Amino acid sequence: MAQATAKERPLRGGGLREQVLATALRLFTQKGYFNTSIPDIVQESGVSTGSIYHYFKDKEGIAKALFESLKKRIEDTFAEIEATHKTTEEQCRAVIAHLFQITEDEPFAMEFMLYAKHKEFIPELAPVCSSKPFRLMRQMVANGMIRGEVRPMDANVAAASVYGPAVRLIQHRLDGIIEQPLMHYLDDVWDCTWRSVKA
Amino acid sequence: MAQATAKERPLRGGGLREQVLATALRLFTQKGYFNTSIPDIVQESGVSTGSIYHYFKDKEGIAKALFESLKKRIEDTFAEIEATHKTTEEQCRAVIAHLFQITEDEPFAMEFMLYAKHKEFIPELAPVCSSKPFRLMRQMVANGMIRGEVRPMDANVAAASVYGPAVRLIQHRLDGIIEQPLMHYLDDVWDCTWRSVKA
DNA sequence: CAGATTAGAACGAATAATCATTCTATTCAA
DNA sequence: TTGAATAGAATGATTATTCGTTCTAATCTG
Repeated sequence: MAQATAKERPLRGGGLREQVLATALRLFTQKGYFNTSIPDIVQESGVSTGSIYHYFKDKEGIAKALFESLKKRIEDTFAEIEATHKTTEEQCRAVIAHLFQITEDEPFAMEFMLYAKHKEFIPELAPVCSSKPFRLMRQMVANGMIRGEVRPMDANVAAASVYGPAVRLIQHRLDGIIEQPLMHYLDDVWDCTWRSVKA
Repeated sequence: MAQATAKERPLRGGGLREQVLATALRLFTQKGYFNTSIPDIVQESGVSTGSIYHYFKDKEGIAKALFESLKKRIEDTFAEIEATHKTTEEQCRAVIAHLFQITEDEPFAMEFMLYAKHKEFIPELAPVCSSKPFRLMRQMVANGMIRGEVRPMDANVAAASVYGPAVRLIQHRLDGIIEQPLMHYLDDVWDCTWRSVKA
């Protein structure tokens, strides 16, 4: 019963927390973390200073919450991709397709995850590249080598060859250098990529 | 006459300016631009506040000077590479070799050029990727396609395929994920890369 | 050549503005 | 009524920048 009401409770803290996160994500990527002041977030989100500090320990706490939530989403999707695709080729291609998708649907999220210099405002954080989703990506390639789908070579070179081109396209797309939606390039870039590493 | 003496004059402004630039480059990349205060630079460089503002308009001016000087060096080298290598394959490979070299010799410089979010502290700057050196890199690949060295394909995909893997390795090296000096991987990564785009 | 003159290099204490955070007061829901 | 949620004004620390001064060395002058 208590559970039921607790669940039902519209959580008067309504959307305020989410509101702040959404606004912060946008401002952090548009202007940068350090160029975004709490007053900025207050103004653009319509949430008061007091409320912000009610939901988050401090400014860094907002960034941490964003990072962790985005990381978790990607982690989960990658795990599912690994489970639902048999071959390394399919897995890696699906990962890239998914990254392309996020880039188009939520460019702020992608930019924040891939290109924000997190260390600068979340000191205790390890570099993104050594976070779980990225480790998973590299692991997929390594497994491909074990199975014989991928030519034998240094693991670093293999991972860079598989994901490097796609990541580069994502960056160019976020920078506005590329006009077309990324999906438009998926087949071509994957063709190139796979030629470079296939056994 | 007056000119002669003017030219001879040893420019009394000793090495202070260079001193500041070197210190700033290190601090900007180690701690980030916004986590580096002028007092920090004063302390670590041994140059006084007044002198810093004598040589640079403001904090942003230091960053601009760094950026322009590093950009120019890379530009010049790339132009020379283009002039001294005939085939696209040789040109692109030489560019990557040079980027690897800089990464090993001056990691701060490379990190500042490739990964600093310049827009955040030099607002009027276009994204690095659209700066001259990067345009030159893409041009080389495009020319390769015209000459028939590179398979016909979208120019964005071709450029990403050629430079993406190398850039990825550089990032991993700067992040400390890769132990070996980059030169160690040059042959392998170029082998992969060229397979992916050669005609 | 000795002494005066000057330009600009170097300095660092003082300033002024910004901004994260805290505090106090008010509202709302149960 | 009580405790959580919301609000926004007040605070205090940080920090980029300015300013007045001192120092140095090159140039001029007589």
